[in-house]
Amino acid sequence: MLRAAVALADESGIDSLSMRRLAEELDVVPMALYKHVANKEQLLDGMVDVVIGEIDPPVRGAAWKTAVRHRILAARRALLRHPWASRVLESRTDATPLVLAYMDSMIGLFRAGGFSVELTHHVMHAMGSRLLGFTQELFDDSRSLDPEVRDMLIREMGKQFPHIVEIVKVVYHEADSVVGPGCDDQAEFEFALDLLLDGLEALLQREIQSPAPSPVRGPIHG
Amino acid sequence: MLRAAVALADESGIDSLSMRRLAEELDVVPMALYKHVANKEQLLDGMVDVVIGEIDPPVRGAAWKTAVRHRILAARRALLRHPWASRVLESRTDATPLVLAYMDSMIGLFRAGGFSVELTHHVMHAMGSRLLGFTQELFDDSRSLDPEVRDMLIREMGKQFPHIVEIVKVVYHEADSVVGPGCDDQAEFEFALDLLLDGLEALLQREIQSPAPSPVRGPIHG
DNA sequence: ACCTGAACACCGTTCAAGT
DNA sequence: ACCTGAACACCGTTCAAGT
Repeated sequence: MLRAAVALADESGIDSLSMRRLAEELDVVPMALYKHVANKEQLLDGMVDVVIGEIDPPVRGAAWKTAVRHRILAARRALLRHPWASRVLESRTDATPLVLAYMDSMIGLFRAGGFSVELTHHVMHAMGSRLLGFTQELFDDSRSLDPEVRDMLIREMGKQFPHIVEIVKVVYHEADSVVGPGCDDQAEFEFALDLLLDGLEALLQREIQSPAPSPVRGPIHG
Repeated sequence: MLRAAVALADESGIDSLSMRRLAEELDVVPMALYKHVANKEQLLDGMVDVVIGEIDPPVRGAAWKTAVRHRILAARRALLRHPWASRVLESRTDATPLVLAYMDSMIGLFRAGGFSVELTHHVMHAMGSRLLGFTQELFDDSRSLDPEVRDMLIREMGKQFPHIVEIVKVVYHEADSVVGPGCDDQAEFEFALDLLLDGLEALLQREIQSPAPSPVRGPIHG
């Protein structure tokens, strides 16, 4: 039944996943689903667990930075297989045991790398959903625009939003001649991930050199 | 009407905001709302614009880092006044002109600071929703737990999730004796923000010293 | 005791009937 | 032409009636 729900969401989108529609898919009366699941929230929790269960285990014997990086990219691969997963994950109010176990293992990687408990706590907040391989993008510029539409947009918006247009121009011009789509999401994700990991590495060095400073202040303004 | 919608969401939560309920609040028949708005999505767009409109303008004459930091914290203040705003923002598929204007002005701050168009593009992706003052937290540890419940959790989960428990122990122990709640969200946000801004500063230095390198690679793995 | 159809309390939105 | 009540096509979930 969880598999059917995941398959339905994969194929028809998460908006199509209603209890009634899922029941129909399983050739079952709607109320029959409530034998397996208390309510829809619990169904979504179960679906999240399916995705989390697909994340490759951490590589062993690697330095913390490599281990963290690989695990996060593994999580991202799992999430990308199920386009609805990040949205559903965001909507969860309580973590399932499986999600907690994933978090626990990620924390373990940092602790093993020498991060203090306090610093690791801040790190978990700073990484946020990136620990699971996704980020909140505010505007989706990854879809490749029809060149005609794009040129029209550039002409229309040039006066109002010159800086946006400047970026669109350059990024899409590159895209035309090099890769297909307008913007490489994976590269952008890794760019931000490495930026953060490098920052964390610097923090770790500082912590090792002068242990237990003010635990709540940031890297510079502390 | 937008003000009524914002007020209703502020007071009763975004889940209580239905077209029918809003109409009731305005002593109007439900269908009357469709004179002002084509559908509910457009209503939500309008509500987002109300919040964006509350963001203080950028400080003038400051260095890029200070200017960006202040503007983001201003956005955060606006968002915190409307607890539903971040969730609604996430759900928008197309940015409104006001959101585009905000983004354009943020891009402008980086460009004025000396960032190239390409680097600024990556920066916008790396910052993501943080540009508007919010982040996806995966588990909410900010609410202060009842000490009894907390101790029970620690005892129950200790075997399964030792690393999580270790953090909870330390963070909540500090919280008992120093501040009220278990975890200072604002401090965590600023920690991550400063971590990123410091990272961007380093990238900017590298770019200035050796201009126009591979535009898509990250700080270390390029 | 278990299963399930109908019903309840909602949605957003269409549409035709009324003015 | 404008307004609006009823209706449509859905929800998740309750509950009582059937076996």
